Amino acid sequence: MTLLRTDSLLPSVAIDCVVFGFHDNELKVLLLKLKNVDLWALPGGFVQQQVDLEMEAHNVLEIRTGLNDIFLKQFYTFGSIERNDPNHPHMLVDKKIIDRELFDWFNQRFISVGFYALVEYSLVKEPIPGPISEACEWCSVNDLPPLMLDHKHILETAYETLKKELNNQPIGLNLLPKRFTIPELQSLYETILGKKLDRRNFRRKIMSFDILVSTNERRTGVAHKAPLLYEFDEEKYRKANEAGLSSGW
Amino acid sequence: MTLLRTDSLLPSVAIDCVVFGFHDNELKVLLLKLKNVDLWALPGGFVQQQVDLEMEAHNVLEIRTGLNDIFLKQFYTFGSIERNDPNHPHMLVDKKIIDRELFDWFNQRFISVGFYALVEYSLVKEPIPGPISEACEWCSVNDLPPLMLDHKHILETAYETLKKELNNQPIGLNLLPKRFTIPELQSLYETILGKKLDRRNFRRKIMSFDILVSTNERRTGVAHKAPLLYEFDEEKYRKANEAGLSSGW
DNA sequence: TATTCTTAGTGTCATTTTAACACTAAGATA
DNA sequence: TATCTTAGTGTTAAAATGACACTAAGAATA
Repeated sequence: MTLLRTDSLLPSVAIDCVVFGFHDNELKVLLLKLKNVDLWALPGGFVQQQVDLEMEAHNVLEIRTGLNDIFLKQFYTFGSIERNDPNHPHMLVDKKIIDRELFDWFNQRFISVGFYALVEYSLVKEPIPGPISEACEWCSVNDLPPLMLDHKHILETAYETLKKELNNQPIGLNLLPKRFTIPELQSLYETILGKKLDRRNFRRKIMSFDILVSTNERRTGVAHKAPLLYEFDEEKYRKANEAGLSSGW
Repeated sequence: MTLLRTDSLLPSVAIDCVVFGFHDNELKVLLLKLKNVDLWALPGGFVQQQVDLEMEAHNVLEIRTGLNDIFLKQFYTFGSIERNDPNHPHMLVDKKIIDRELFDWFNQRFISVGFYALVEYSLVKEPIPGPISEACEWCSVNDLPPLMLDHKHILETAYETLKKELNNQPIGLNLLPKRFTIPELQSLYETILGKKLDRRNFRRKIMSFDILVSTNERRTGVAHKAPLLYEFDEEKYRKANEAGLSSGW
């Protein structure tokens, strides 16, 4: 059972992380399955009195994914009254998800600062369940299990933010492996935007930003012409994002 | 002196509001001058246990400007450790800005949820100073007085957000009076973006969005050709903002 | 009353960007 | 060797953009 030193925590403040990954042409999110109930949750946590908000979000991710140096961005703070279901902490105790001693801590009103993270799917070997959860899995954003409290709302807000920031954040860089093909990059864009793009126009546009560097190797083992592998020129990508890439995809 | 019922407040959580107005071709912000020191602050406050975060931000604004139904948007939550200067609460007591009894409340670590607001300058008759401040004034964002704690950083972050959201938020609608001329709207855009725009191209572009309705009246009393007054078609403006107006100004 | 000053308002044209679309290339498999 | 599938390239018409010059109409002033 968790050892939560609640006296060193900042009251009223929680963190929730929406961790995105890209796999099999699907956008996935990392979710925790609570013990003893059919209910899932976003990875999250609380804030130590002495620790930066951003730093705590990084800590959550490191614990769940084993990765540090993850791309992470705050997107919204959820502070409505209704998000605090008075039955929720009782349920947590009844189902033995948390210790009874923690009831008072969980019975507070919390506002939650939402972060979204972008991780390279393949680098997360095995997501790590925590003390309150029995599983930690990648779920498709289009096929979500039942989520606790307002976590569905938080997740959807994160997804909307992701769509909006596609031209201003290094989303390709952080979701794809170091080397990737242009069709793979296009597929990522199509998945996030939820629509098909013209292959030829996509290639022309993405190339015009001058952010890709061709390796001279190809993705082999595919049953058709082997596509070239590219990498991002990280410095140019960063600059292009500041200015904003395309306006309309 | 303030009657702050601190026992009904949510600990650790504060609100700061960056209230923008447009006047004399300048972008202005509403600032409070603290008593007895040459230090200014953003209007802000705390969160009642029973009240939504957003609602509290609206309350702050109503108290300072006398206006309700103000456009308000959350933009970032400031949660770094360094923002809590341990000397600050002492200063507040020493300078008799707050009662000594409030020391403990102000001596907490706070995270602060930042909101920006857009108000029509002329509707704010006389900004209303609060219990801790002796004045409440519009200041040009380009000529700011010394600000307490990290309020300068908060203000700059709000301003950056405003620039970014110019094509996705009803910024003209909320900063200008109901009726305005196209050159006035252009001036607002130029001020926010910090650069000059071509008159003819601006007019063509803004008209192409089909969000302006011509009244058949003109702004008279100007020492040149009297420009036509327009209003926003609020419904069309809202829809156009969802899709995003221009990409590049 | 005529002239001047200043900004409003309209139009054009060359260039760039976008969208729609058709063909050839190359690797794997049958 | 033929076939299947996706990679990769080029063209063209339409739309959007940027640069620019002229006329219109109020107020001030000579």
